Amino acid sequence: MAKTSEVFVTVDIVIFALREDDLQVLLIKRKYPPFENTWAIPGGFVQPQESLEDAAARELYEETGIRNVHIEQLYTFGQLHRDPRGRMITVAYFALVPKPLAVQAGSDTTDAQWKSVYDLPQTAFDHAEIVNYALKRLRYKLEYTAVGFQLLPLDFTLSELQHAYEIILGEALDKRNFRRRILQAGVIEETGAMHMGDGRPAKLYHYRPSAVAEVKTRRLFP
Amino acid sequence: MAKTSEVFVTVDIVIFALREDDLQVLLIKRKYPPFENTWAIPGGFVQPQESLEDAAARELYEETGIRNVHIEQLYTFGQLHRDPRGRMITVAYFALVPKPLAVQAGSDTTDAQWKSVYDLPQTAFDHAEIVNYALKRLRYKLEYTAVGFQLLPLDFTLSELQHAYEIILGEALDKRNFRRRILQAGVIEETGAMHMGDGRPAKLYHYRPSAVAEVKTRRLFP
DNA sequence: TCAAAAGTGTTTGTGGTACACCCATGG
DNA sequence: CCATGGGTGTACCACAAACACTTTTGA
Repeated sequence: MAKTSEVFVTVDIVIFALREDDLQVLLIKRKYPPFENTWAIPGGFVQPQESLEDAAARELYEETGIRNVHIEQLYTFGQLHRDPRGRMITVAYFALVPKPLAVQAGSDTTDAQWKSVYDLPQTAFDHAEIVNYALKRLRYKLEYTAVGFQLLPLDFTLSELQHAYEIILGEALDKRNFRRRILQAGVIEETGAMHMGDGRPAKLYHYRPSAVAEVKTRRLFP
Repeated sequence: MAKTSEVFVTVDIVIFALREDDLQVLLIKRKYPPFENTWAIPGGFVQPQESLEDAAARELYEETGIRNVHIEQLYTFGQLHRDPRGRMITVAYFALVPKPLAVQAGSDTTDAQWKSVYDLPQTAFDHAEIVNYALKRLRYKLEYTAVGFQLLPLDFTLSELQHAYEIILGEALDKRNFRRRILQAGVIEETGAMHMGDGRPAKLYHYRPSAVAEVKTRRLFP
């Protein structure tokens, strides 16, 4: 049988956050060829001594300083000529981060910015395909499982949560139905505290740690 | 940044078929270490000149002689010590084959047999985990999309299809409800021909090629 | 007292579930 | 005419969808 293969493995990570009433992804501008000066999603080679999940978490931490957020394997892309340097296979992950910190360029990059998923710039490799696939998956998951609050701070109001869903799904949702279904799903609970804002104060909610992450509910939003 | 990594990439493929009123997977018995003489799912190194999908299709063809069946990427497993020979990452696929041909041992194997997913033997590496993950995914897909007929011959009766679903889901289904929902989903249509059997002849159906493979229907069997 | 956002119930429609009998053929 | 599997309809229930007004606070 075949012995081995000059094949390299990277992880790339689509980092989602809600900013400016928009769903955005973190892109970095590449300093070196190939695709010098082109936007790309963060990623890098898998080191022999780290698991794929660890590699993804490390990339996320290196680019954003964020740890302990929702990370999930997306898909593995292995088309032949993805990368002019040789045979590259990338295991793509996506992450949902609640607090989009200010980001700064790393050593391999000349810039790092949050960009709207609805208006992506030109991107390196097949990264536009990867981001779009991640968006599709995020929407799908939002309908079936309750991951939306992973993009919000620990405590949030129902209006904020609904607003997040509307940005991601790209459609308006009915307030009463939204509240009923989210609460029936039983994945969040009141903190007891209130959020003071412009109008009437709002109850704050948080994720119920006891709830299973992948609640296989009925569709939340069919 | 890190340069590269002594990381090897394989594809492994979980091949499902319905045999003997049972859901079975094709396992091969390894001829060489590691895990000499242990059952494993077919797989091998990805060659530099083939895509991941091509590698999976090639492995399937080498082991079963079957082409042009439903193959789908499952998950990429990259734990550190999966393989004693070094750092191995495997991109797992699963395939649904309609006609389980007789299989025979290949050059690297001493045996090849269909084994029940409900009664797996001891397996090499993390292959039991991979098979169980594939089963979970197959069941999940069966509930939401209509892939069941990929395990049947081109033409089939509704009773045969229902029987397939029952074997995979592990529960009895109501005949009238099953028929109504499958037909409403609109993915199969009558061929016009009949199947002659022991009792009343049954209408034959086949897949409607025009139907999208991944029909995102309501759950077929919630 | 006004602006701004939070909060709350009911009606109607659709789809899921449960359930039992007649039909067409071969032997 | 009997055995075998194929084929069909309805009543009930639960959940989804549509829809508008009242409440609480700060300015």
